Amino acid sequence: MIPMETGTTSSSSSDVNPQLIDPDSSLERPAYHPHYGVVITPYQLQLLRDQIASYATICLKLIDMHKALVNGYHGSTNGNTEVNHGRVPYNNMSDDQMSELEREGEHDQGRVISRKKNLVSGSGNGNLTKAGTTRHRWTPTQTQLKILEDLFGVHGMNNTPNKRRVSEITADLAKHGPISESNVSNWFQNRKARYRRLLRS
Amino acid sequence: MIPMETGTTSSSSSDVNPQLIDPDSSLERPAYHPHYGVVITPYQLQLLRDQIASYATICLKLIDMHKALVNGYHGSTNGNTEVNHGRVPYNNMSDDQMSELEREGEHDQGRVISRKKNLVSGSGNGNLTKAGTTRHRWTPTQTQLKILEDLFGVHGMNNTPNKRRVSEITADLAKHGPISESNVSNWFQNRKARYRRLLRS
DNA sequence: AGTGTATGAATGAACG
DNA sequence: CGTTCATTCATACACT
Repeated sequence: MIPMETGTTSSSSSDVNPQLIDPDSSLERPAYHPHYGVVITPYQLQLLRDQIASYATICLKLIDMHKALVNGYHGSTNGNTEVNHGRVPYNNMSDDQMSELEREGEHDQGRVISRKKNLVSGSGNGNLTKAGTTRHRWTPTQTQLKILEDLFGVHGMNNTPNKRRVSEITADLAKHGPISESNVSNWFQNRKARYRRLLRS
Repeated sequence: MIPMETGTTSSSSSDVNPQLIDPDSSLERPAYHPHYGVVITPYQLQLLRDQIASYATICLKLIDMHKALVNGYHGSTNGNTEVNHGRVPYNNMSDDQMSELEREGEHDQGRVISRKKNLVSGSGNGNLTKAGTTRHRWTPTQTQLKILEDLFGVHGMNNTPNKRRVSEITADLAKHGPISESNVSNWFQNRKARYRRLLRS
């Protein structure tokens, strides 16, 4: 699944791996190199980063959901009469979510007839111009997006890349599709702004 | 999984401290050891794990909040005639979380809310929106729509409600059905955009 | 029940 | 940086 685009990075990450959701176990016993400290494989590092990115995503979703809920039912007049629910405790929510997160859609949208419908399933193509249509707007490929999200996760929003860093990132991303520095800085800008907006009430 | 002792500090749930997710830029460029792969210091590894743990904690807190909210609210039993079809403005969130969090009666009368699909496409591609997400999109009730249209007519399109105004409007509309502030701002945004488009063409 | 349409939402980019 | 715009994506519904 995970239509990795020409694995520049860890190749093995291309399959949905239950391990992904539990990096701890795979890192339980990191090797120690006398000179360098902890040694982990790129794959393991990737797992850690993936998990962080996943959590970031979950958090955003949860926050959004929360706001919706709060706003949706705040002023609601008549009270009481709640609607049952004795629901399962969330003890293992994370497991489920993580595995879900890792699953990556192999959903192939059916019905495609009426529109151009560029879909994601096909490896991270999704970019400029689909058969002549002029696209004015940059769209990150899947790989690019993933990398960006990872960077955002690592940098966090308190560490917006500076100009030099943006150049580096752009150079990296350029390997995976057309992109410019302004695209990158815009992306970080937007990501940050929208992330903050969520946090803010 | 969530390798954290759960429960612990409940604290004021509503503040998700951005600091918690603070990143570690020192992991930007891990060193590569010819023999062992990525080499990071124990400190760096700890940072990664800390970040994951922080996220896990945040997620748990958020979920607790939800449980509290969901269990406390009363469905849209608003006696008000509203058609109130839709339910829940949980516009984006993973379906699993959804189904878990609110398995309350599906009493939709007018329409069917399609349930299920995928969810947050996570680390697989880091994409927040495309791929497998299922959105249950908000649909204004007739009353809400009327109110909105009236407001648009009054405000005109050169008078987009500001944030405070949006809050007020949302509060009003919430009396007539589930709604969130983002629904309102989106509505005005779209209304305006589409009106403009008409003028252009 | 397949398809077209209206419209809620996501997002890259631009603005102040 | 926070907001706003323009465009696109995705889907609830209607229509046949």
